[in-house]
Amino acid sequence: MRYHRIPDETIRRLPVYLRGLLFLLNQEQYISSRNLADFLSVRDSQIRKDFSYFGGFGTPGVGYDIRKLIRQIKKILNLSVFHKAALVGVGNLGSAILAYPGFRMYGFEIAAAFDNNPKKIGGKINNLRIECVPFLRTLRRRKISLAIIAVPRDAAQQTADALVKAGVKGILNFSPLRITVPKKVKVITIDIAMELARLPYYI
Amino acid sequence: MRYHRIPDETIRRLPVYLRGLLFLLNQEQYISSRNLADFLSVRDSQIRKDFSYFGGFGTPGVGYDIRKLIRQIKKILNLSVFHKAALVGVGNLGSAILAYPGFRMYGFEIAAAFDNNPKKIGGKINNLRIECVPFLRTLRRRKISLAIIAVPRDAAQQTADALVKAGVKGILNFSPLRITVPKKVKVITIDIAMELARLPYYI
DNA sequence: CTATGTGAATTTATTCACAGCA
DNA sequence: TGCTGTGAATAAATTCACATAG
Repeated sequence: MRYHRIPDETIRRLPVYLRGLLFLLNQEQYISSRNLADFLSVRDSQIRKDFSYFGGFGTPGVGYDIRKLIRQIKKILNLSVFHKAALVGVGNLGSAILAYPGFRMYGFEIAAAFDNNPKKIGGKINNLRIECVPFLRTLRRRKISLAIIAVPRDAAQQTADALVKAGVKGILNFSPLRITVPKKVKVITIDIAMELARLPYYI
Repeated sequence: MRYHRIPDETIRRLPVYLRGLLFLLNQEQYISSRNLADFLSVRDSQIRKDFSYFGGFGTPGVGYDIRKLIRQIKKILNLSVFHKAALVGVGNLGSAILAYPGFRMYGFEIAAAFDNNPKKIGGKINNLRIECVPFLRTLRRRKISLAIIAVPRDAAQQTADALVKAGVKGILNFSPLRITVPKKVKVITIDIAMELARLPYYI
């Protein structure tokens, strides 16, 4: 394999492949790009091309060793070490996130939860003690470098600022607002209403 | 303007523009592609190109009339009529969605909520009576053609089947699972853990 | 003089098609 | 034979650059 810049689109697809492979695990040992493609409703050539950027995952004539492939993708995505994430905002959405079993699958652990509602602080959800927002500053010491923002819109930017100050390197933002951070910090925003807004166009 | 197939990417961006414009509304009457681009951190040429597919939104030397532009984008996205949506699954995530104020902004109304937990059925959240799942069949009669799936993973596919049967044309799916529907039905899936899974790569 | 709208140029991503390995 | 890995071909999206309108 020669050098190639890895397309962003490829990175976006790797978690999709990973999810599918985790699902197919324990069914077969090997899978061909064709079969995986059919399962995920994508093109087989796309899958081979994506993997080719990282080189030599498969065996010609046989296919890809599923377990090995999962390990490789996790390594590329930097998911082979467990990641600790902090949740800020334990409202309905935050509670849903805490209860969501899907994170473990990708190697995440929600290791801290914050809220500024005095009634909630000190309480426990899912064995996690809810801390007050000023304690965000302890994140660096606790080696928590990812965070999920699930606070009301008006508090989103100041929350982001506090997170950046606490050394957080990646943020999953659920507020319907562009948040501004230094560019060394990666933000992924999910604006639920905005996604819904695309639907009527297609129907 | 001559005929062009409209890129999917353009459609994906229109709600982003709309969100920004709604934010800027009441500040100025006009905005140039340059200023809007700076505000949204995109390229001005991108904005002009996107709008050009629909033709003649702006005034050379002046810019775009914000109110008019909002109206045009809503019309393209088919958001100028109010849309009713049904929510299936009133757990933490479902409750968060019900409480979320962002939907109104784009012209959505969550007009029905369903759950299969007998303790919840009949109860009210946000002035909305929670109905039992078999009542999904009433959606067609009630002219509800969009739905949000916020049920546990194992119930997602059967929920989707029931929705399709009830005449739903668009689905926003929060379960971490590929759901299969006839291709006249548009599905947008948001898998929260999968989005988070992209973050460690960048940090 | 400013800012749009749009062909043309460029960049990026996808798909094809096949040589070569197991 | 079956399937990978990858250059080459194609398609799609973005950006440039400028003629033109207000």
